[in-house]
Amino acid sequence: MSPDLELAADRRLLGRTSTVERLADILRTRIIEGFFSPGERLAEDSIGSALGVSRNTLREAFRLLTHERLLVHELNRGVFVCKLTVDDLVDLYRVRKLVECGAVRGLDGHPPEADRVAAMATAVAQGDDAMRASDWRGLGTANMLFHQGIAALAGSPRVDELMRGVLAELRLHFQSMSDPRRFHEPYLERNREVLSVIETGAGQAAERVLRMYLDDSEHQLVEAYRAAAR
Amino acid sequence: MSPDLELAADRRLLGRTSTVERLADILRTRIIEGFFSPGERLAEDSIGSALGVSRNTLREAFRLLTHERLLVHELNRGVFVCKLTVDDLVDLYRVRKLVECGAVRGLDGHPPEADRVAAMATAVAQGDDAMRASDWRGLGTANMLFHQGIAALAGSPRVDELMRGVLAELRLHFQSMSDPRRFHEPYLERNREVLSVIETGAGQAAERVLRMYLDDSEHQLVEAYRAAAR
DNA sequence: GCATATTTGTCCGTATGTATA
DNA sequence: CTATACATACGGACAAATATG
Repeated sequence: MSPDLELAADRRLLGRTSTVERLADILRTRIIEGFFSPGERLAEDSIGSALGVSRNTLREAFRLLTHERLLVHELNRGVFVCKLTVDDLVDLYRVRKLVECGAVRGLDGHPPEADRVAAMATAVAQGDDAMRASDWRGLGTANMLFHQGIAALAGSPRVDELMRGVLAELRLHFQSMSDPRRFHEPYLERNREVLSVIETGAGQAAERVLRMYLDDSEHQLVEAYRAAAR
Repeated sequence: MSPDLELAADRRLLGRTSTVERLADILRTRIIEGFFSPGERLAEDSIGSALGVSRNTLREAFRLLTHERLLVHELNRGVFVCKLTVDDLVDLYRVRKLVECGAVRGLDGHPPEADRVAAMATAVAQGDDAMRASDWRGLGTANMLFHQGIAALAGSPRVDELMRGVLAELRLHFQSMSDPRRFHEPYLERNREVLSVIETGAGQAAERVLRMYLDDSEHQLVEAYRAAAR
């Protein structure tokens, strides 16, 4: 199936709420799932006609995704799928440590709400299911969901949104990983460990465990990146 | 001077890089400085013709500002200047505490870089100048700059951007404050205090001072909001 | 509740400027 | 250097939704 035909298949999805939003949703999924490769240019004309939307509409969607850092916009050259550097990777983990560690640290004094912990438990279970089904993409999704749950402990809509963006960027990067299983699998057990500490409500302890977790994950990812670069 | 004429005065500024970006800059300033009031609707037609840009261009700028949370977009109704609720206010301070406290806390082990501390000192001095000149808007700007500097201690471009957005939202809220002097003035001395602790590189101590600072600031702002609401 | 006017959402055609083969 | 392709920006058009009387 040619790229254009596959894009055209998404066309039927266009017809409900706001065209720009739906368009952005479609493109976001396509980018995160690696249908478009990092660095690839998204031409207004071809994509617009393939999806059956005008350039004006498409450009508005591009602006949205650019602001989400999934696309980069170069003046008079167009938009390109974001190409993460090692610096980006390190920075994303800086943000994750700040946000996730800060969120669990805030548990001291404010014990976690039951439904938030339940959401994290669900994410762990979903990871187990994906593991059994050898669904590596699903395993990655469950992992993201788990960490989205950690950020949600802060109880802040703005932090939630920030975290969504950070994880989306990271996913963009995962997509270039050669062996998703080796990367995601070990974190299933560690998620369980983090969750159990969080359930006790001990913020400082949870922060220590989580920070080590994130350091390891970052290190592994940077190594994989370097290995893939050569 | 009528609003339209004053808007038209900005027209001469249009002529350098990308129209959409410059347009967004102009509108952002106008919003933050209170030229447009919270809740006010920004009509495509009137603003577009006043600034001499087409509707398509203006709509792209609107998208940008909507994503920055300065405008809210209601389908088929248009865009409105964001109206902050108390919940928003509290949430913004949640984010500030997470980011700013996390940033200074990270100083333990990683002493602050000299140029970052220098930037904060500059902001303090700028606040002194504004104070002497009775320039309350300038005082607010200096204060924002100081806290932008605190966030910058994290050394993360993404955190910097996040902080820019948070402070822009907050400014949008300040604009409805009746007595800016009473609000900003006491923080001049406290900024100095925070800076001196940061200079010692003691992260934990700096975090304690800063957290108290932010709690006070939040409390004062929430009170002012409630007082203005009746 | 209805009819009208206004405004947004979307698309198209086109002119101009910019980058690249 | 020229030619081509493309992004930028404009203005007009029309349907659909909303606001107004």
